[in-house]
Amino acid sequence: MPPGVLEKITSAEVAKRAGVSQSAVSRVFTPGASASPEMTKRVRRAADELGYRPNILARSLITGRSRIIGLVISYLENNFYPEVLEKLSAALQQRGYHVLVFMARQSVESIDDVVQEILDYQVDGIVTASVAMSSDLAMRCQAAGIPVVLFNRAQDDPSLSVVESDNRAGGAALGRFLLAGGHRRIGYIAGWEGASTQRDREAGLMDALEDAGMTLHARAVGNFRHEEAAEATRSMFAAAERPDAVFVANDHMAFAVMDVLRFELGLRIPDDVSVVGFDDVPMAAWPSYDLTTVRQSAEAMVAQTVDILIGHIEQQDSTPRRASVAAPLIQRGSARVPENGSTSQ
Amino acid sequence: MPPGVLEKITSAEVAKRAGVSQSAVSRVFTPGASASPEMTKRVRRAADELGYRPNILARSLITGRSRIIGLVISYLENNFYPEVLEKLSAALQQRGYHVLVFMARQSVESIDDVVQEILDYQVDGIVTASVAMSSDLAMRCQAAGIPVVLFNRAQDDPSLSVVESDNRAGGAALGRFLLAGGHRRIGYIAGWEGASTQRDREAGLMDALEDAGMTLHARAVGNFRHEEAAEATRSMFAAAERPDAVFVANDHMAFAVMDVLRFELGLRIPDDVSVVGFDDVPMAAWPSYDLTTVRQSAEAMVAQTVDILIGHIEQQDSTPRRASVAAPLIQRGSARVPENGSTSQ
DNA sequence: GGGGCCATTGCAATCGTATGCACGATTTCC
DNA sequence: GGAAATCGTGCATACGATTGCAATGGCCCC
Repeated sequence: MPPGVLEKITSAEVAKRAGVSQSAVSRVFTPGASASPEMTKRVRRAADELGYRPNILARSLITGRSRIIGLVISYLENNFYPEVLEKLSAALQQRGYHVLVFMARQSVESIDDVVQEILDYQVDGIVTASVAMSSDLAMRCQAAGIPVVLFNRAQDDPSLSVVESDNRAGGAALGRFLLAGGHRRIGYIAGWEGASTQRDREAGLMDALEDAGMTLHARAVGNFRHEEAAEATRSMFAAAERPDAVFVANDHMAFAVMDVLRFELGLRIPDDVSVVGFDDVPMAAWPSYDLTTVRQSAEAMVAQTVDILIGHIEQQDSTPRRASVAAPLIQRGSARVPENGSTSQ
Repeated sequence: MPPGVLEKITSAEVAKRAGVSQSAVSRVFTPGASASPEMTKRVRRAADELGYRPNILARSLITGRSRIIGLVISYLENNFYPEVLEKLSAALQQRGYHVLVFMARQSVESIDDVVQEILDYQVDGIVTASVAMSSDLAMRCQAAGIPVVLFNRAQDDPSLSVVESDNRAGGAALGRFLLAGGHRRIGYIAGWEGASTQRDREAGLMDALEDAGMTLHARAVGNFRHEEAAEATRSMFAAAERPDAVFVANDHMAFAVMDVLRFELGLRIPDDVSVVGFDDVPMAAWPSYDLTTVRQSAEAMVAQTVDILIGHIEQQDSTPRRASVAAPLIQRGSARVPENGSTSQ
């Protein structure tokens, strides 16, 4: 370690001090290049004395790889995404990549702008989480050789890789669980209608209802937002015939729903009304909510995402892949349980 | 927009198509450089036709500015930090910077490794949130001309800029509030002992107790973690004489404390025991917790951080600055209120 | 003992952009 | 109307690294 400053030390200065060529320094710091043990030792010593570290930008310029992954994300208020960010960042760091984060508003054109900015950084790959980009732009990324993985948002474009959980099966499992519990008036609080997660979870519920020859009792939109979900609950329960169960499109909204039911309407959960969510964020296990839900494993989804992305980058294999991780029912106390205690999962 | 691909288009190719020199293209895309309207028009058209966008890495290499800010962060499970990340990222994007995120484990040596990696990316500045780096390394950053701002962690080193909230005053306000509410056996659940926030909040509480001629009734350590806070609560309430109020070092732990008190010990809040937290994360306002706390404004802290950081970068002014934002008491329902309804803030 | 092979190293070109300098054209000012 | 100031543009170089190519030397093998 250098006693003084670490001003801009270049490989040329290290080379001079070690009495070798600048190329030699580069080779010592380039994995896979050939350098004798003697050479390596001298260079390393000189580098340590000066506090030299390779300039990644310069390296990227010539290798064409920046080892930066762009992550477009929004909606951090839902605890699921901080968890994703943390795990994704950690997993990529372990593989020698780093994450450049871009926050986005929900509109498609704003996302497109953001992706353009990302491309300016010559990222090696892009992950979009909880947002939708235009297919046009996505294809341009692919064409530019920059792999894109859509996290938790399916899109029609079949040329894009997607990682999601099995939202439809999870929704159906929750639906069957509620039906088995004897509920007959099931209300649904929807997420943002533009999201595939919203669409698929609702479709799963409808599958279950249809199989049982039943229909949805009520529906309101919460747009995946806490306050809007509360509002949706109020209007849903203002009707003459109240639901006996509420299926909420994600946990984040479910907490708002439960709070309104308990503290504004004075209802008991699950005695008066059952509530189920989706995601199994950590809070769902806290006793204040004790929420029956479906687990969306951030861990598993991130692992898939990293595998697919790195595969695209390092094997240059650009054939799109789709991964769907299992979404098991997590039974807790917010929904009345079936008599026999089990469900027909 | 280009009909075809956007493979690697360089300024030279744009120059050829526009029939001008490469320098001219560069000037058109460099704010503040001189180019005639005529020239600008031709270059812009050629650039649009080819889908050209400047390569930021190449630009950074020559200008020495990457417009990347490194953010070292951990502890995203506390909702305060996702909020900070979101606001910080947005504020910096607006100023033309982007955030490169590095997740860190809590140990100092791991932080130092992470900061080294950050430096390799030639970042223009570094923000560390909820972590502590070695003073040695911090000074090396400064020496290298890379400004560092410590977010929510004061450090002894006076040469570093710091943004925090007034933890001590906030702690004292909470302490006075509890005392005014008639509590006489106040327990304290501490955060991680290495954190200045922990230290200062506790010191504030002690100030208030001392002024009243009282002492702390009990103390346990929760390390800012949910599960450990729950455990700390159990041991604190296993003692013969139970506290009549619990001051918890942050909201995130306070939720765990409240859950244990209510669901494991069957206590009513605030009738049997009062609970206060610190941070005022969104959940604190949810009726399930309705937590009396002190607000740490992510908004205000981020604004300060950005101002200081950009100041250091763009004005080259490296004299350290310290900002402390106000931390007002937010009175809700988790703590018994003083008879007269107000407190001696 | 000589020829061939391999490992090691230096030279020089290259990545894509910014910018100092020189120069020509145009404007300004008295 | 002429000198000076201003503006716009191209040429060439620099930023800090990687890497193809060629030259060197050592070693092995027959």
